[in-house]
Order: sequence, then structure tokens, then C-alpha cells
Amino acid sequence: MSLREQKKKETRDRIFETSSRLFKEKGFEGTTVDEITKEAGIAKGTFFNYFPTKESLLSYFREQREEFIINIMQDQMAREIPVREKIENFLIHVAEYYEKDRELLRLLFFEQRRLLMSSGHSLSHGDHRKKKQELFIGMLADLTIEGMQKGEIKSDIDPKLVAQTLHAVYFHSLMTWLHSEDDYSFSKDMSAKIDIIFEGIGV
Amino acid sequence: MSLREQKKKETRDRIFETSSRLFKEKGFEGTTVDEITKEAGIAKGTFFNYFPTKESLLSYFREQREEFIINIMQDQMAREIPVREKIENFLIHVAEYYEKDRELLRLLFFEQRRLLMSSGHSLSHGDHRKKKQELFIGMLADLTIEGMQKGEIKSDIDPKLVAQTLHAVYFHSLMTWLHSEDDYSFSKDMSAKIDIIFEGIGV
Amino acid sequence: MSLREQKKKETRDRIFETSSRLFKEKGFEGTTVDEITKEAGIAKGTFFNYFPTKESLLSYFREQREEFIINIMQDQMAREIPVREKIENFLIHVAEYYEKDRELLRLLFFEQRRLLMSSGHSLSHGDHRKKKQELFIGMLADLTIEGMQKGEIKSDIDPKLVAQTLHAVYFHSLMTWLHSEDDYSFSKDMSAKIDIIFEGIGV
Amino acid sequence: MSLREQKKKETRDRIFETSSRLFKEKGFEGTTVDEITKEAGIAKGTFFNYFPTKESLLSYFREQREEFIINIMQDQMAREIPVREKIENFLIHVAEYYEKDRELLRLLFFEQRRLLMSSGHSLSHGDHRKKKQELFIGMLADLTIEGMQKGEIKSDIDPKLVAQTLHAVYFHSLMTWLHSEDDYSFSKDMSAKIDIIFEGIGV
DNA sequence: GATGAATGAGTTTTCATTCAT
DNA sequence: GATGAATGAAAACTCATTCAT
Repeated sequence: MSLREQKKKETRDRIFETSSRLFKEKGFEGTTVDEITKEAGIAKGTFFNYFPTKESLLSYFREQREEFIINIMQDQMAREIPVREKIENFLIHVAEYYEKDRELLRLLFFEQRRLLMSSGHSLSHGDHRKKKQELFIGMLADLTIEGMQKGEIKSDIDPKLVAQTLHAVYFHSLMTWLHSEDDYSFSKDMSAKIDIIFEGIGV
Repeated sequence: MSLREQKKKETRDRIFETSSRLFKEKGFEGTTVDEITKEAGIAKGTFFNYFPTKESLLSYFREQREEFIINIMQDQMAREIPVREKIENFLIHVAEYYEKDRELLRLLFFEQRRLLMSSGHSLSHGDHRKKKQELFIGMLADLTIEGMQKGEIKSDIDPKLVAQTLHAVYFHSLMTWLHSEDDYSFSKDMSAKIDIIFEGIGV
Repeated sequence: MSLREQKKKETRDRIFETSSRLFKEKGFEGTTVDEITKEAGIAKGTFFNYFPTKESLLSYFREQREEFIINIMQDQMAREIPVREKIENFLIHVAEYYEKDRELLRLLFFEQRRLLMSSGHSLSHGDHRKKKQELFIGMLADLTIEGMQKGEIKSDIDPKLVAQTLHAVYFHSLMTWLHSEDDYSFSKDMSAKIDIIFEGIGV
Repeated sequence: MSLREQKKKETRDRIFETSSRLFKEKGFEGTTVDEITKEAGIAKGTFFNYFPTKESLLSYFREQREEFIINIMQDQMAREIPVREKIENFLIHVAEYYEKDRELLRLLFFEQRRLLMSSGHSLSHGDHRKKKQELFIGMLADLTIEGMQKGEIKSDIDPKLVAQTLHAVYFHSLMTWLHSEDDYSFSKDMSAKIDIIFEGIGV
């Protein structure tokens, strides 16, 4: 039924949003299923009708985030602008997306490994992370190749190495920002560093 | 005296090594004090005679690691070679040190934030991380300035930005390697990327 | 609903009664939650569904006792008999109530201070004890004033001092009885002493 | 040896005084043997050379206190003054002695029962308490009889009942003072109440 | 007689998950 | 499909006491 489906979605969303909020406030292990259900206004058992385990919430978070990022990537790739701008735009848009939710991102980033470690999922986790990072770097590599073809980037370097270096700068800015308590803009911080990659520091 | 001291050191070391091993195998939370003591062949209480809490083991790990790194830094800075080599040597030596113990490093890196989060040490933790990173980047900045003075590095860039970008590449390589299950050399991976920083990718 | 509620009450009561019994037999600290649940035929976790901590049982005991005493007080005050009888009746009824459960009373009396000391509640504890004793003495003072107005008690003494002296005798009998292992009647013991207060011992 | 004996006594005293202080500050169970020995500047094992168990310290405290009280009693009984003054003096002197060390007294009073309960000494403890209280009341009874013979106290009452009532007032004042956090004089509080006993409250 | 490292039983509390209603 | 009472494994940490040196 449409009505029934409607209600189910509502409940699922309420669980999800309540969890998000509580996880941000108190961390994953610091939040109990009991709290989640109480704040979401449902019975404890109901939680397990929607998510088989507490951990499964994290997978759900991750999926949503990745879907979002891939969309951003594809949007940028389709545009008709210089490659350097594409790259910068892409990285900056991802950064801006992250800026909206630093706490949850911290959680996902730092919690994931430990959680998956203890459940013996290490294989699928490694696979997953690698796949995700490869996707990210792969797209940067594609842009790099595009840049080489258009004469915007030196063509005597391995494009993958370039992509990795760009990712390094993005990733470093991200990590520094996640670890910091200061309230500065992650996306702006990253921009200046990308310039160095393009210009080089050697004389 | 000497005999007692001897035995004490032995016990402490046995606890430390057993912990290291078990943490690598099963993670910090996945390892119980009970297991550690059983494997170390001591009584449970004895553990707490040496380390006031289970967590205090992590501090001990960290201290040891940091001490080691600072020594490496200083050694490199004193040498009489081109700055680019100094930078590369320094980063590569740190990388080589890390290569010896990937699992434990993973643990320390990913576990730290959550642990300190829950103990309310967030301030001192932030302070600590920042101090450590600032030290690392500070030394890279010093080398950069030295390079500018010797005409080995472009002098129209902010040395701190350069240092951060170098650190980004080092850090990215480290993180990628920590996340990866593959058995490749972190130090070699990093080298090529540092070249890109020196040469730039723009035409 | 009714069935569930029923069962819940039964469980709560079973925990409470088992605790009472074990506390009387072995003291508060001498009784473990494990024992309580085992004897009550429930799982250990279930205990904490009903009482948040082991200590909270003591509060529960205390509340029940105080409620009971206040009722006794009010009953006696409303009667139309000589004040001396009211006072004696009131104290005797309280005494009789206590006689039913000497062991638990001992526990509550001697355990309380130490427990609250360690939980840092000293303020609220002092407040609580004082309030309770003031209530008790306050009612005795009211009766004394009533007796003065009716010409049954000398009116040149401070009623509060009288009330305190009466309370002293009640309290002394109670404490002596609590400390004693003999099986005598606390209420009767007290009666004779109250007479002395009324008659005086000077010639 | 005199020197050896000297040192032994010193160590015993240091343990005793350190214990006193710590017990006052943190309670009996809140103080560990480790703390005591550390503050006393001796090794942990040494403690057990002087006191067979931690609990045995309490017995030692109690013995010292009782010895002191008995001396006070006997001093007062020998004087040539009205009986009423003797009684008041005696009680007031005991009160003054207690005033010097409220915290430790609290400890001894509230801790004793529980501790002895758990060690199965209940018999000897009951015996002991009774003996002590009987001694106290017995001396008050002796003074009462003396008063009756000298025509200072009504002779148609049971002297033991009189003694108990006096003890009640003393004891009540003591208990109220022990439970209170206020800094008033226990001995003065008691005086006024003894007057009521001598005068009576009936018209 | 002093030392202090080793012992290990003992305790409270937490919480994800299950399942009868 | 919702409920929430029951479950019980799990885990860190304490501390009086012992005993080899």
C-alpha cells in the first residue's frame, strides 16, 4: 500500500536522522540503540525491523554519502571548461559537501576501520575502500589525461601519479580539517595547494 | 636489586610485546586485558601494576614512536646535501620506520581520536596532534626556506604552503598504505610523488 | 497490558523481597547483585532494568519507610486524647512498626552515611536526614505546645527542647535496640523512659 | 633492645596516625593499605608486620578510645561535689573528648557494625558493645543511687531507668551531632537537656 | 625486620539482540 | 508490524594479602 510504504519510509527516515544526530553528538559507541529508539519515538524492537544490526546504520550512511559524491563528480566532468578548473571545481565541490557535516564524517572515517575489523569483514572493507579510492583517483586520472590531450598538463608524467598527487593534497586537507577543532574552510585551504601542484616548486 | 629490576623490566616488556601482538591481530578493543595477561603468563592484577589502564598502553606506544621520529628528523637536518635530498631522505626514513609495523600504526592512527573523545581529553588531544603535525610541517618549512636561500626552491611561494603540500603527499601515501592490504613499499610510492611537487604538472 | 504490568510488578517485587532478605542476612555490601538475581530467578541484566544501580535499592527502602512513618504521625495527631497519650502512642506506633524489621532498619541506619559519603551526595544526605529529623521533632514540638495550651505540660520550658528530649529517649531506645541482639520489645522499653521525662527525677 | 623497641613503636605509631588521618578524610573502605604505607613511608608488607589485617586497625582505635573514656569516668566519680554536677561533668567531659575528633568517631560508629558483620564476629561484637554500654550506664546508675542516698534524686524510681534516660539524652545529642554537618558544641547542647531530666516536664 | 612484585577472586554495570505477546 | 521485558556475555579494574628476596 502507498500509505503503508509511506509510513515505513517515515519510520526508517526518523531512525536514520535520529541516529545521525546522536552519533554526531556522542559517537557511535557512545550512542545506544535504546536512546535512538526513545528519541525516535519507537519501540526498541522496531529498530531491528528496519536495520538488522546497529552497525548496519553505518553502511547506510556510507552508501548515501558515496552516491552523493559520484553525482558531483559526474556533473563536473561533463562541463566545458579548462581541465584545471574542472579538477579544482570537482575537489572544491566535494569539500563543500563535506563541510556541511564535519562531525559525521569524522565518525565515519575513524570508526569504520575498527568496526569492520571486529566483524571480520576486513576483506570486503579493504575491497570497498580500494574501490572507492580508485574511483576517485580514476576520475582525476581521466581528467589529467584529458588535460594532457588538450595540452594543459605536461604529458611526460604518469597520469595516475598526477592523480594520486592531487588526491594527496585533497586528502591531506581533508584529514587536517577533520582532526582540527578550528573553524576554517576546508575547500579554500585546498585550493592554494592545488596551485602548487600545477606550478611546481622547483626553480 | 639488579635481579628484581631485571625481572620487572622483563615483565613490562612481556606485557608490552604481547599487547602489541594482540592489538595488531585483533585491534585494541578486540583485545581484552584478560587475554594479554594469559598470553603473557602473568596474573590479571599484574597488568595493572605496570599500566594503570588498558588505554595507557596506547600512550606508551605513541611516546615511543614520536621519540623515534624526532631523532630521524634531526639526523637528516644536520647533513650536508642538497635540500631536495634532505627532504626526500627525511620523509623516506620516516616511511621506512613505519613500514616495520603497519598494523600497530593503523591502530594508533584510527583508534586515537575515538579513545580520547570518550575520555574528554579532546583539548589536550587536539593540542597534541596539532603540536605534532606542526613540528613535522615546521621542519619541512625550515628545509624549504633553506632551499630557497640556496636557490634550490622557487622563492616566490609561501614556504609553509610548500611544507604543507609536501606533508600532504607524505601523509596521503601513508594513509593509502595504511588502508591498503597490499604489500607494497610506502617509501618508494612517496618518492615519485615528491618529484611531481618539485617539477609541477603544468606545462 | 494488564498481564504484562502484572508480571512486571511481580518481578519488581521479587527483586525487592529477595534483596531485603539477603541484605538482612549478609548486609548490603556482603550481598552481590549476582546473588540477588540468581535467588530471584532472573537474569542479571533484568535487575538493572528495574533498579538503575544496586544502591538505588536502598533509596527505595528508605522511601517506603518514611512514607509509612508520616502516615502514623498524622493518624495520631488527629485523635482526641490527652497529649501525653498522643505522644506515647505516636512513638510507640513507630516503634512497633520498626519492630517488624529490625535487620533491615539496622542496615539502612548504619549503611546510609558511608554510602552517601562515597557518592559525594553528602549535601543532599545531610539535608535529607536533617529534614527528616526536623519533621519528627517538629511534630513532637507541636504536640508539646498543644499540651502546654491544655495545661498538661509545664509552659515555662522551650517546647523545642522538650521535643528534642523526647526524641532523645525514643532515639536512644531505638539505637540500643538496634545494637542489641536480645529479643526484647523496643516499644515497651521506651514507654517507661517517657514517663521519667514527664515526671522528672529531681526531688 | 631499647633502640629496636623504640623504632618499632615509632613505626606502629606512624601507621596508626597516618591511618587515622586518611580514614577521616576518605573513610575506611575508601582508604587503601597502599596509601597508608606510602604516606607512612614504609613498604606495603611492613604494614602487615604490625597489623595482621586492615580491619585490625579499627579494633586498635576502639581500644584506645575506651581506655580514655574509662579514665574520665573514674576521675569524675572520685570528686566531692553534688551528684547532679558529677553526672553533668562526666557527660560533658566525654562530650568534650569526642568533640576533638568528630570524623573518626563517625567512622568508628557507622563502620563498625558492617565490618564485624562481614567477618562473622557478630557475637563478640554484640558482647562488646553491650559490655561497653552497660559499663557506661552502670556508672550513671551508681551515681544515681549515690544521689538517692544523699537525697538529691527521687528514690521511688528504678535507678537503672534513670541512668538509661540520662544515657539516652547523652546518646541522642551525640548521634545528632555526628550526623550533623553544623559546627556547634555537642557538650553544650547536651547540658540543657539533662536539666529537663532533672526537672521533668509535667506540671 | 623490610620490601614490593605478584596474585586472582570478586564486583558492578552495559547493551545489542531476541522473542513472546 | 510494533512492543519492551528479558537476556547474559563481556569487560575493566581493585586491593587485601602473601612470600621470595
